Amino acid sequence: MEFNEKQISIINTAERLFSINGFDGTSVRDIAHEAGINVAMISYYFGSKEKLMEAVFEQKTSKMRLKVENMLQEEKLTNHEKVNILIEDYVDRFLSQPQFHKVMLLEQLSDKPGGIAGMIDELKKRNLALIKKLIQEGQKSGEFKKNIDIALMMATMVGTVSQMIISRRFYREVNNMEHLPEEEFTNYIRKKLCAHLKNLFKSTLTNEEKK
Amino acid sequence: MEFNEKQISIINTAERLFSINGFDGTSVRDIAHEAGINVAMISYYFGSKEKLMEAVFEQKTSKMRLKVENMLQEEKLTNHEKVNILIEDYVDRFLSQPQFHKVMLLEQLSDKPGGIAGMIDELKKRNLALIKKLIQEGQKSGEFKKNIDIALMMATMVGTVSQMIISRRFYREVNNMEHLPEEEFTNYIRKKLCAHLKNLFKSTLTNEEKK
DNA sequence: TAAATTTAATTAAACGTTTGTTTAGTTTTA
DNA sequence: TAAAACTAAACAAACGTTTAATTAAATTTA
Repeated sequence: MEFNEKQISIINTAERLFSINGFDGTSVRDIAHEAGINVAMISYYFGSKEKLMEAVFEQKTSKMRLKVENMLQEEKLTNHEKVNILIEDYVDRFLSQPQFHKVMLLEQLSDKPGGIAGMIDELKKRNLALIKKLIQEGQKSGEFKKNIDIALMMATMVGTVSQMIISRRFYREVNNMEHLPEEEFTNYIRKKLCAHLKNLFKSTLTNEEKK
Repeated sequence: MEFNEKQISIINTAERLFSINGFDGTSVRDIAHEAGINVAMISYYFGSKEKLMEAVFEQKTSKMRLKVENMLQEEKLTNHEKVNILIEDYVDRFLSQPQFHKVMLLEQLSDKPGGIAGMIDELKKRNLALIKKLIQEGQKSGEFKKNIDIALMMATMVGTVSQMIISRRFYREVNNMEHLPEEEFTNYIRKKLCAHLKNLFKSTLTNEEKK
């Protein structure tokens, strides 16, 4: 789907407001006002508020697909390195687009199966399949141990990052980092999160040294 | 705060609908209808929809406070055992009240600081303080290693469980467990989650064997 | 190229619903 | 018989969407 300049402006505004106030908590009048357009333009361009939401999802996910798939086929990297790159990619992506992440969480929470929730499930399935293949190759080569619940590990990765975005302010406060500029703090938790997740994955995927 | 039978019935209905449709997505008429009462009773008993939400939170959190605090003071247990019990408690609590967990997530996502979000932050702070003390004692006794980011570990625990509740259906599907009764499946992920989190905490908290 | 015509973009206003809350009156309980 | 519990109806405000009219852009015709 291709969107013109004005449509993209609407999509971006909608994304921001949805992430702050939720889908039901955001009115089309709010969106129109902040985007500087007439309310009717939303129906005109997207058909409905619901369809606008789908356009937001479409716009934000379509870009990030190919990148990962190419990386996984890179032959120079060990499977372990690929896992680490995946972690870095994931953390990066969602720290730079926390608003969209929130919208996705909100949509998953209100699990009326139709619409966005289904699109998210498909996205997850594709990602799960890619990672599954990666892990299995690592198991063949002896890098990773057997009996790994990949979906459970994904839940840990996704969940930890989500929780960090949700409780960002809380984390900032308990670490006495209110003085840091927003950007520096983002960088700080990016590093923290990456290191933390890499450690978790390492100890879960590889055989522990015999004690 | 004490609630009579009818009020509790309203609170429980509200909790369920809020967790499915969100705060804004649930109308007081929906709640009244499903609870079998007149719309006006909600204002009559709680004052407003917002206050009803606070009552839901109050009702659900007030019970679960003392239990943990008593356990932590038990002297027969090692700090490591206490950590494991905390994990089991947490997983148990939220698998048996997934609806309320969803309501809390929804409230945290719409981070208008007033109201529920503030109450949740306080709850988190109290929990963090308790765990911090526990970890520090484990560090003194040599059970745990130094330089542990406790808030980050909490994010992993809370996040993993959240993610599991959010994507319960997805997890069920990719593991081909659609045939299992709901209750058995809950039991299955309870065990899985506990074992998983215990492993994660063990390898994060304790010194790894020298490789 | 200039005028005419068609298509697309944009607007203010109105539509019918639904929202949370209040009122004024009735029934039940103490 | 006074207080509490409960009801149906009404309230103004906000909701998503549609309509009908107007302006801007693109295309066709002369």
